[in-house]
Amino acid sequence: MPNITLPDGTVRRFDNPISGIELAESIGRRLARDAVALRVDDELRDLAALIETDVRACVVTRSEPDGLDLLRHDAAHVLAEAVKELYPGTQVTIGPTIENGFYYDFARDEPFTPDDLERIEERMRAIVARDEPVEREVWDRAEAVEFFRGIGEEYKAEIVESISEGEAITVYRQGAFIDLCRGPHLPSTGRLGTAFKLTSVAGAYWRGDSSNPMLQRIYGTAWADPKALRAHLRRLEEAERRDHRRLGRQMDLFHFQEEAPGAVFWHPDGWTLFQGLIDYMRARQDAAGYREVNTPDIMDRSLWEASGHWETFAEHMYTTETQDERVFALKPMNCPGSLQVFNHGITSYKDLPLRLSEFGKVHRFEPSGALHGLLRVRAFTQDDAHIFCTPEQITAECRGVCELILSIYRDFGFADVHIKFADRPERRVGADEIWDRAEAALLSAVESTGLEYTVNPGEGAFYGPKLEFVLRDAIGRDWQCGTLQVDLNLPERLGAAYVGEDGRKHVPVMLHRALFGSLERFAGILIEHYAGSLPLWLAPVQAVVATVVSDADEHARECVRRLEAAGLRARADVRNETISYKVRQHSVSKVPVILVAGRSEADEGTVTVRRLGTRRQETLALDAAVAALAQEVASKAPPPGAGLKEAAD
RNA sequence: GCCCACAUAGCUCAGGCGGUAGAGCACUCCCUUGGUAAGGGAGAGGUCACUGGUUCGAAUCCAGUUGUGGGCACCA
Repeated sequence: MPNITLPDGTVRRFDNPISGIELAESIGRRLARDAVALRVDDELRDLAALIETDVRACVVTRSEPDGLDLLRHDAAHVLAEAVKELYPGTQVTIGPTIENGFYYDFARDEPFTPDDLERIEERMRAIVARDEPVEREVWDRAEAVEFFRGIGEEYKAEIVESISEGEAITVYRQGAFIDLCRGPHLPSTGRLGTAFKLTSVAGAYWRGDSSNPMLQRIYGTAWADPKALRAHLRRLEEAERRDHRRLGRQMDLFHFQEEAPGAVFWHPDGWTLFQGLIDYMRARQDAAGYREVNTPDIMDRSLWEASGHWETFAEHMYTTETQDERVFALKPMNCPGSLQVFNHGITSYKDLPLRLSEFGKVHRFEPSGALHGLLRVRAFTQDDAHIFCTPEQITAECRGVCELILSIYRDFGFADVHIKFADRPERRVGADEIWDRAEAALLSAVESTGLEYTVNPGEGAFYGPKLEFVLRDAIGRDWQCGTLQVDLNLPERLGAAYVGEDGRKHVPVMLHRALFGSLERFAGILIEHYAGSLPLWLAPVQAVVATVVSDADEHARECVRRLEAAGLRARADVRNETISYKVRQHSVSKVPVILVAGRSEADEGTVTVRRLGTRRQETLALDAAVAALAQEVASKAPPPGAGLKEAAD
């Protein structure tokens, strides 16, 4: 005779055990229609499951996060059922939910084609229309293994075997399809609805390990209703419009070509942006007590052997052999170089902490499949720095880095930053006691900042634990940029020492840190974050002064001179083209300010201002306009309208 | 590196069941002096990614290579 306590505190009493569906119906028709599961004492259960005891219960609907996740999980099952019907020899493996959707991995010799995808999606819709009941069963594990082996599902049998003893083996049956699954699931396939779509096929390794066979993965997206699906597809289109590779072309910032895979050809405007980032970072680092150095791009192999890089990353290093038969490596990191600067001459403890920064261009032979525009390249520039300090100084220095990095991200419009703490990886150098100390020091540093962080086990660098700074862009994507690493290994390996208060030599602690991380990558992220409409202070061309007809050319040139005198990057456009055409062209290339200088402006010493993404015009005295823009640059203000709305193309 | 797809003018893309290619934009010239997202006309521009193979003939078919895209794996 269950008494069920609902979320609003009311208690309903039933004479007999009751299912989730019946409970939902007893509350309301609409709720029953949108119900996908039941939350019983904080645990999700099938709607079909019976409640027999007194519990707290809450009907989970399709539009709330847990319900949507369940919907996606069911979509994966319907996908698998469709594939089994259409391609009977295929083995099913796993089909989890992911952000915005789901996937299912299949083992099959023939890969799926885009045409197959259409057929499969059609069959999925048929399965939903059939509204097959989905039923949960608890099986004996040996029987389950035998069953899955018997029907040729080797992978499923392997999964069952890997489930820990004592855990129940549950399977769900829908139509002729039986899948191992923890659940919960919808009561029937019809409840999935129609708001799903298969999006792509891809290869993926069994259990995520590249030494295992490759499976065929089918990705899909699923939503509570068609409106949400459409909104998601629109967001994808928006992301495509923001793609930095496309905007890079439109804005004439950079290009890639076959002869230099993974290496950027920066065009003048792109290089202006790049240099702007460096100028900014240099100023911030100078103010924070860093000294800038520069070290060789090519150094002898022996140095990389000593540092441990050769052993760990040899196949990812560019090497070169010279006529004298010496083998050199193009630097994949700046730290060994920085250590040579530290080592040159004896350092006293009074000189610590010593913060050496370097805008170092590094080369890494990344796997071809990893390359991705500016975001993953083989040649890139780090805003690197190495802080040499005593063990006692670690915490204060780490705090300083955390504060600096967050302040810098704010200037670029990234307020949403989260921190990951990554500890010792399997493949590493140095004794465990040293790792214990390094991890403890870094952890206490991040704790002392009071910032939130999550732990990323086993993801540290081979020489030390690290913090990763992940920032979220305007459309919700996460990017790992900054990093801070505590290294108690490399200084010793490379013979670094300072003279302590006791007159003896000590090995310094080395902190590695990069704030942008890669300048190339950060530039790409910025372009996407702002959809190309960069804040005025960063825009490569800040203002174009356009004439209407040729009678005001001189005034336009005067405007440019005045803008330049105020430190702005400005150009005159006195071409024999219509003003409409000029406005369009400069808008497409995302120039933030278009100033029109015509006859009337020339007569009155004014200029008409038009901001990117708006149609509003404002005529101001030239002095006032220049002063306002200079002020905006100095304040590092975000673009009007936050620059996050896509300007019409 | 692995799976799948793709590669035609500077860009976006048509076309081509085997007979050496088109459009729009951009570019050059001419006309046009026009007030806020494309004024008009003409012209020039391509070994159809590369290398082999099949064929009388390959941009088209086949194989390989390179690059790119979407994933997976990797990311000091």
